[in-house]
Amino acid sequence: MGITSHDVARLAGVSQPTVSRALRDDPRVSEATREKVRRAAQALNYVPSEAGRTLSTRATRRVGVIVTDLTNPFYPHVIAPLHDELSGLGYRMMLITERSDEAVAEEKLLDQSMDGVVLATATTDSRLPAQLERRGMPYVFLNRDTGRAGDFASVVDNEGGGRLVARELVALGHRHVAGVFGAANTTTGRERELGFRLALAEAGVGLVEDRVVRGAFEYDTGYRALPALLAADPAPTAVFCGNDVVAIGVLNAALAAGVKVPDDLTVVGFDDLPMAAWEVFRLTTVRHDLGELSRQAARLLVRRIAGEVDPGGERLVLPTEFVPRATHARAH
Amino acid sequence: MGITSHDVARLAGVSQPTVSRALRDDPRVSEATREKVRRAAQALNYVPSEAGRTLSTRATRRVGVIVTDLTNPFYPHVIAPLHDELSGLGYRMMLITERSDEAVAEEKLLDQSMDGVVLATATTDSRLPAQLERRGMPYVFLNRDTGRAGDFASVVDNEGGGRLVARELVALGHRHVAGVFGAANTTTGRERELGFRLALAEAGVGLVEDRVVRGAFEYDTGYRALPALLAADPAPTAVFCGNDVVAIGVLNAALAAGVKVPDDLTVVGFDDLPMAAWEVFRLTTVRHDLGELSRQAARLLVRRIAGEVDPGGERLVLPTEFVPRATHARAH
DNA sequence: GCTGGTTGTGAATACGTATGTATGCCATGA
DNA sequence: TCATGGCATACATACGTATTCACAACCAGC
Repeated sequence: MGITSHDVARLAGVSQPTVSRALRDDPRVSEATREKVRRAAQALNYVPSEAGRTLSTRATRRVGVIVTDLTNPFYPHVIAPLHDELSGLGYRMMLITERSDEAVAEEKLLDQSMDGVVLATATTDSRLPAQLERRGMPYVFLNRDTGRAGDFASVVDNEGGGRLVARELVALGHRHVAGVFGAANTTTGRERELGFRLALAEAGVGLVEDRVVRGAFEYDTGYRALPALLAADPAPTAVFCGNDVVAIGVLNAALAAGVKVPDDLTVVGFDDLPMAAWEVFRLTTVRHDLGELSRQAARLLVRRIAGEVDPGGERLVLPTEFVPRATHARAH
Repeated sequence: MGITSHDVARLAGVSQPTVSRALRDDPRVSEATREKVRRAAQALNYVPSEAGRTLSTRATRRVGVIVTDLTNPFYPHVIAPLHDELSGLGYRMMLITERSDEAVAEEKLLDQSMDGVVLATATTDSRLPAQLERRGMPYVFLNRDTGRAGDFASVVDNEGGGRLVARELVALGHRHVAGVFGAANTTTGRERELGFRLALAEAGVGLVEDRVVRGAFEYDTGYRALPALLAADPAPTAVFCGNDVVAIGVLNAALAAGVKVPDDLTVVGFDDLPMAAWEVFRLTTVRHDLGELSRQAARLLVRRIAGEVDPGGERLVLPTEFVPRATHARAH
């Protein structure tokens, strides 16, 4: 069934090691032999077994990517550029969705079946990074990190983004603002909230707890949060959402509840997913380069695998930009 | 760095094969020895190297999944259940996005680095299945297939779904209908169009070429198609879209163009993605069980890998159901 | 005390590639 | 003519696991 380098060697009249070297363009093999080997390999339709190669080189050229819920529209926009960048760097992608099942994930990660891991779902209380560290498995954080020093991470200036939004809302005259923030055990959730709060406070605007909701970065979080926020007294005139997916949940809930956006309520998201620009949403949001965020993470991981990296950690931070569209307006 | 079964053997005072057997619950090893080995493995934090295992067993417990554009909202809803089902069956998922680059894909697929492949992007003119066949690599089609006999495929009753839509539109009095169908080299595109046309014809309703657009199953296809369709004379009162993503493109274009849905135009999709139910769309569409479609493909592939399968091919077809929401109305 | 069957374990080996080291060959220069 | 050195290739082996086969130890039965 399987053609091996031995078969090629026999046909080409050389030894197996020569086949190995010839096909990988080792300069020590002469041009004539190389050509002979190439032809034999071609004739037999030989493809080197990556299992053999892996065992011999102790490198799999494979990288694991851990996400939670793939059907969340955010992740595909991370996974796609990540896949392509890794592919360009000669690595393949194993997709792993980490449910509560951390034990299983660990088992899968620690069997040397990949050279490194991209963690796109880190929570500040996750034990996984420590496990990886102990086993010497290279990993980087993507989008979220643990917030601790020494991390290798590709992230966004979340705090800055939160500030941008607060300043815009204040400039528009909003004094009663609300937030549907991400989970408190994620850095993305915390930092966006922090930046938002700090800049509000600088302008003398408060953010009271009954106008704050926290939850997973999901559609439903936004959809279900709206009624609670509207029940606050006085009701908020603007709401900053933890990300675009949450904001889209809020927009849909607003439509269902007959709340006019932006006349009755200003809604602002974060991420600027392509979907945010759709005509039905025209969502005002905070942009960052999600593709670059991912590619950067891929390159950082590959550098870490190769060991060409600052042992004290590297944290690559992408800037944010306010994107005004049609879901914000002056306070009424 | 890496702990091997030899290390465990040494600590437990047994031979390496005994470790291998004990940890995999081979009945030939005594309970006492098994326990001793387990303890040693635990103490050393031993995890079997999957590279060694792969080389020895010639099975990788890995499956490749080929998609085109991950950022298309359709794919995550396939990949997520596929991942989970495969995971439950003891397989891991390698994600591969196949650009025009077929050669690269082949190379990656044929190096024995996975036990089987799920093809979610088959076109009727793809050479890949033949390549896989020649190398004896098990594969199944998911959602799309080649339309040839002997395939292993998990698909939807596309023709039936197309018929459902045609009958509903006819019943609503639509006589000038349009279609934004999928690409002609996909079975999903062809079969939905076919069913739609056949049932229209049975009702004596024609579908003229200037009210037909074909293109990739993407947002932009729908978004860009609308102006062309509206230019037809007489303009259509209803449009059937190749899938929900296309329909959502049409809905957004309608909003931009000031076309009222469903008063001016009925729009119908296909797939019933969660997004279709969003308040901003309330898309009338054709439902099938996308999760089951994927899980079924996973099980079929695993059976094919195990060889427990009808050599003449197996084609699992899921039924469709019309889902009336808010984007259809009587013809004016 | 021998045979024959079980049961549990170890020795040897296969899997396919890559690599460190040795070997053979040839040209060069004295 | 022979030593030297560079070049191309072969030999041996490592990588970590699973498996085949052989072999002990043990027991039952005669």
